[in-house]
Amino acid sequence: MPKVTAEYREARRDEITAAAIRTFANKGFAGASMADIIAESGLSAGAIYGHFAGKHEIMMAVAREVIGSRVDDLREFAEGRPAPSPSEVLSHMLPGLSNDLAQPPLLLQVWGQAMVEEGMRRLLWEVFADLRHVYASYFEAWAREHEGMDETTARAWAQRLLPLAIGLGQGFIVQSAVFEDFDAEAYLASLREFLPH
Amino acid sequence: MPKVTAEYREARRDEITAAAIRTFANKGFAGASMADIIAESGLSAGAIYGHFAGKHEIMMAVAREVIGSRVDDLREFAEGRPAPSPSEVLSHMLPGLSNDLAQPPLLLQVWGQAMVEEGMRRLLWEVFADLRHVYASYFEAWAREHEGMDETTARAWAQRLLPLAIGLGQGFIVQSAVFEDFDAEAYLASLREFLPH
DNA sequence: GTCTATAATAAGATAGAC
DNA sequence: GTCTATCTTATTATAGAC
Repeated sequence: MPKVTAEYREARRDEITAAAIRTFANKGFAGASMADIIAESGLSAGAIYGHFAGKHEIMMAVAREVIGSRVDDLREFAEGRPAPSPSEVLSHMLPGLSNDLAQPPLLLQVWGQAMVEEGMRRLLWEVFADLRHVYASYFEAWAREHEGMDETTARAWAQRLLPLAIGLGQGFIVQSAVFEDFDAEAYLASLREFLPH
Repeated sequence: MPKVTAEYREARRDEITAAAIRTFANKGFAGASMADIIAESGLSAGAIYGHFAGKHEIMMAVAREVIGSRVDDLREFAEGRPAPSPSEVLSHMLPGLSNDLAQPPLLLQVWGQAMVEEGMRRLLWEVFADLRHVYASYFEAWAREHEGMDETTARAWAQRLLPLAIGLGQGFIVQSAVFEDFDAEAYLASLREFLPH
């Protein structure tokens, strides 16, 4: 029997995760110490370790929040509406990155960490697999509705466009994280000019 | 007066840097300890610290090697030849990433580190600024020679294409680092289909 | 310049009281 | 569940001999 409600535990976990996100954003996954996270959360070591087994588990929870949040949003996009064009899909997906939990600087850190940690790499695979499915189904629907392709042709066309569309999103993330003067609007305008629309 | 030749010192530095690259590729910037780098180099702590002030200086040397190597190569590309198309430029640039020092997994780590460390971010800015110049001059030349644009139009067109081209390269890097089954050939084929060529 | 041995510190995690 | 105090280990960097 749990001593406190499940809601309470979950709220505490979210609270700690949120503090960890702020800490990692400032100091990086490696540069942030447990003491930093503890201080940022306003709690104590004991409280933190009561909810997470250790730093690694906190990092995974943070990564899950950070990379997953936009995909869920995109899935709901254009429900019922006519199929959006590839450039419309990206124009919906990408600007949300700045507002959301999925801040580009944190995404870059997750990617870097995934190069070294198996568990984080697996997490990335899952999320990117979801993203590819969502993109592909939008592209396929648009190719059929607006370009009059038959199902087989549309599917193949979407599969050819898919890596580029994913890549353009990844490029947007890198550039908005790295370049101080990155012009998101100009990037999206170029997308509309050079991608099928 | 130096006790040994400058060539000797430089060779030792390169040797240490190469060992550090292998170590960081396996364990990550943060996960690799000085002891790891020392072991990988076959030298001793004293020898390493005789050539680098500390781990941070080694990281910067590694980052310089890793992110700079492809830009120099690209600059020499197509000297004298007729202007390559945007998709030809990328088709030359990107496959070299796998062979070169600029391994995608290390690039992702450098990007992540740059989110946290000012010096590495500055280094990235310099290299990306170079890359943008090289890309832009190729695109502009091609637009004039093959599309018959006048200078002003070609320059503006190249500037609009530039962020996407950079982004497609960054996407290639992310995907080849993250996806075990990434198909580089298919990515390049899609580039040729969807980009000006 | 390079080696071995070690000093100094920082960090993750736990123990026991409340 | 949460707090304070602390244990233990790992890590960077240096000292001094050769």
